[in-house]
Amino acid sequence: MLTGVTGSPPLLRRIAHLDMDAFFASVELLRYPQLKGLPVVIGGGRRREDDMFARLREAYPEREWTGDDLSRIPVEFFPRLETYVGRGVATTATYAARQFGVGSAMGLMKAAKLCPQAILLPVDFDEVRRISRLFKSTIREIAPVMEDRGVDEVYIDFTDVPGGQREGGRVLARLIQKSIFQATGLTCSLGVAPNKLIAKMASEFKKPNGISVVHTEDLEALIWPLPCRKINGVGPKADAKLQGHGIHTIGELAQRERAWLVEHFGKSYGAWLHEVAWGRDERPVQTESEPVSMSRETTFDRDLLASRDRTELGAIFTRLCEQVADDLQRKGYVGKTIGVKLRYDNFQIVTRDSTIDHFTSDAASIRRHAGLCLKRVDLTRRIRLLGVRVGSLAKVGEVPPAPEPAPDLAQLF
DNA sequence: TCTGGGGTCCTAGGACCC
DNA sequence: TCTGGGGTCCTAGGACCC
Repeated sequence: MLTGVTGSPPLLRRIAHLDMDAFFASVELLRYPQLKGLPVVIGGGRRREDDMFARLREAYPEREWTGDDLSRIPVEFFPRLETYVGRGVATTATYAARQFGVGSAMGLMKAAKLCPQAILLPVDFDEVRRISRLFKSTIREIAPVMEDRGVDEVYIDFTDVPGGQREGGRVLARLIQKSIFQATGLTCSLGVAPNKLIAKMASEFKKPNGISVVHTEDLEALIWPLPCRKINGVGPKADAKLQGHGIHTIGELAQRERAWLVEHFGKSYGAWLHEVAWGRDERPVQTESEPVSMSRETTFDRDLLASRDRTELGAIFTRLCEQVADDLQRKGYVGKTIGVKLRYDNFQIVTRDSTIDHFTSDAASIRRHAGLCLKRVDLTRRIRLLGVRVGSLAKVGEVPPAPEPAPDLAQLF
């Protein structure tokens, strides 16, 4: 590092992970402040977006229900979970709803059993995206090296930002937190650490509206006591396997020999487990990335049978193809691997795909090739979900040249 | 009355080429 | 008469994340 010239101390790598607090619920509460403190469940893709307004128009026919009135809708006119029928899951739930045992990713049917009086709101994706863009642009104005990790999360590289080293990054974290609150009215939590791995864990330490700063020397005290499941990349399967070996905490993981981990978890994953247990992670904060695939899928209201529900299935299939094609075209991509995904009633997933000799974003072409894929799966079973995917993407205008045509064997003989 | 939708990355076997 | 490996692409499934 070029520190000799000025004599200043070397810059420490300072990476922040920022997580918006209860993002989906908070976005709803911005629009409906009268719901504060009430049990609210957000989610359920199947609820028609205008259900609520249909009810309101019925109740107050003399009034026009437009955007301005949203914050004054009487609480009794919000739809309740008990009236809901469908196969959705909860995206999130407010604290008042959590007290009844309702949590994110829970089926709404189960949630309705636990807390039937809870208010159900569909996710307002347009509003979520708007606030998401707003908080990210606020961050970029302060610290430009930002990695998008979805709608409510980012990594930020503080290392070279003026003031990014003060108090280990706490000063800059506070500034970002305050700026986001001013711009959106929402709170967030940050973790600042030497790398993404630890920053991600640290952002969970003080929620909501918290800041945690972790240094390399804090590994043993702050990271090792945590359960392995807290590692971003250790999911339910790996965790169960680790537990089976008597490894529950990251500290216990760190005590295992690398060779032992490699033997039991594979060359790549085992070595990675060893690295992360010792807090090592050199991944850079990535400011851009290209999509690899685009897909659309839908779970039916009831399981469908190809023999019995041919027309319905065909219409849904066509619509999925059109949606993927539209997504590709809107974003300026073409792809050459086209595939389908099915989930049977027993939750088994099967996929089939095929790579064609040219790039496309045409709905009819996607439908044709996806249709051929569909012929390669068992269509006598009950189907719960159908999806269409296009992969091997290229940007329109940057399509790689077609490969040399294969020699025609028939002409050689 | 179980279990959404949109992604990424990895593995592993087979085809095919050199 | 028989045997290599390395490399890439393709496909299917699975773990994991938000």
